[in-house]
Amino acid sequence: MLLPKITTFFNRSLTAKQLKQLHGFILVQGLNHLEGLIIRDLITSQSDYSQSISHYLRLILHHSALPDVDSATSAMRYFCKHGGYHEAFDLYVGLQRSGLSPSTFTVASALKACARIGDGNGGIMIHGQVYKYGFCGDVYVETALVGVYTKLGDMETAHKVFDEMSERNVVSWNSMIDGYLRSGDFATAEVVFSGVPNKDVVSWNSMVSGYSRTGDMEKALKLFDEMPERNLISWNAMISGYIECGKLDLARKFYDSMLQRNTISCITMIGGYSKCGDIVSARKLFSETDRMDHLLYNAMIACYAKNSRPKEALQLFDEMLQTNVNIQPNKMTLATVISACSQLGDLTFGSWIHEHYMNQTGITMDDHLRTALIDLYAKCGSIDKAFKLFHNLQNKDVVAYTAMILGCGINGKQQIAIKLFDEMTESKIRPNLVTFSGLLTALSHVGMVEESYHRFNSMKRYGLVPTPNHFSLMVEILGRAGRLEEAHNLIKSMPMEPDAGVWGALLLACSTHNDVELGEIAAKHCFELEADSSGYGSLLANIYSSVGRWEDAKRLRKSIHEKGLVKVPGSSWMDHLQE
DNA sequence: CTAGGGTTAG
Repeated sequence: MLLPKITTFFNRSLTAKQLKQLHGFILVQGLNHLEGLIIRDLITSQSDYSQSISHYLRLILHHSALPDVDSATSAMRYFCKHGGYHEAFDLYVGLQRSGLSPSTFTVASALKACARIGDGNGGIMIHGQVYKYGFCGDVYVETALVGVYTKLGDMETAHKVFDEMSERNVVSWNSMIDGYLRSGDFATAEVVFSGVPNKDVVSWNSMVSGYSRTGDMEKALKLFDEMPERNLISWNAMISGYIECGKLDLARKFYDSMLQRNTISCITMIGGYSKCGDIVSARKLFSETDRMDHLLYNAMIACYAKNSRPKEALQLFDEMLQTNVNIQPNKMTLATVISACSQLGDLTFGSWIHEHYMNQTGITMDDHLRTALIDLYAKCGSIDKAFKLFHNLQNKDVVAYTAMILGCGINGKQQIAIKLFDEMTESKIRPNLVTFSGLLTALSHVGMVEESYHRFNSMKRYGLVPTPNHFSLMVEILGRAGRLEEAHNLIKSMPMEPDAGVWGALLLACSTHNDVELGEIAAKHCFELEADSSGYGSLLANIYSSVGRWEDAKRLRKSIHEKGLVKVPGSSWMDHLQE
């Protein structure tokens, strides 16, 4: 007779905490079949999305028998809404296993989850079940199916499903437009767009952002002006389009002329400033914002981290946790903060986040975070920890491999670095410019000149054009082996202007091999390219000393000293040398 | 219930 009493508690908008207590009680009483009601209430409760609810939902779903179909469907929709597409899909699979028949809502949610994950197999499987359950005539289900295929880029099948629909709504049309735009078929997208019976603001927005993504701002602007109705998304699409093609001032003009903005308008703008290194404007915008949230903090912290200002990044992270601010970080925050730690070589703080903070806050690990940690541990010498994390990756992508290759390189495991590189290319993951920087850095620590040449030359095969950084690594490798003339020739063969890094590498090599003639040439270029750095002068002075040219060394050191006191504009150190 | 915007790791 306990049962009716308990059920009266439900549907009364209990708080998450109260529901939690109720759940405990139910379990103690052995009334597990009521768990579904708890889930439903958790979902429909007025409380905002919070990590505790989501965490709690996961617990219920993983530890107990599945509830009824409607509750499971509600949970799936809840997960979809908050990005838990994998959970939603798992739930669907669980539903299937326990022999429960899904409703059209269930199937539509599951399809949405597949579309967002990009799970083609899952989508096709459910497509089959749509026929089995006789859901073919349902607009929502069929629209969701179109969504699966457009997101996969399979416009042929999408078109087929769309064609066979007995009834279409504006969402079905919009999905098709979006699909064509994403596959780069603007002509067909235009045709479909003009054929939509009742265009809504989404149809227009899809077109605008389709063009703005590719940087065709003329077309985007034309559509934007023609739109009968605009919303925040239309404006934000214009802002990000202008940022994409480097027109920060125009982006800002749009931003300023918005009557109301949201967080995304602001973080788009901050991201734009971040990309072009304008930390000051980014910070100004950030500080002027009145409604703070974790996205804004993430954007600003990322701006600092990306622009080599790890200290400021950590400071802002600290500010975010202060009780008067009290904004909860998420995975992205932590990934960025860990990257700042590894720039600073701060293993203590970084591993504290890994070992304690994540447990405290219930933030779970993902591959982005793992990769950031791999980089941190590897750069701080804990290569074993890095390896452990590397093996735990769900899927190893080019970024993870690059971090590991570089990590092996700086920890004296060059052979493993090469092995990892080959393993990566064999599994059809394409290396990029950063990967080669990592590999060449690894090789520069040992005298493997031929191996380095081989790898350097192989860049072409991947369609990669070496940057000055790659050349300077090669110069360093040749220089270490004492092949200075060869290094000099490589520099002369560069298709672009060598930078100070390249000449600096040669100068350093000359100083270890006491080569005056080439050293002077290298130093001359360094002075021209980076007149305010005194390090080059010291290197050349060392070369002079090593061959007994004490007078030259003395004169050079003196002028370095003077330069530290009085800055002479336009004066090259070579002028002093050639006196 | 379906569609549309931004941010994270080398």
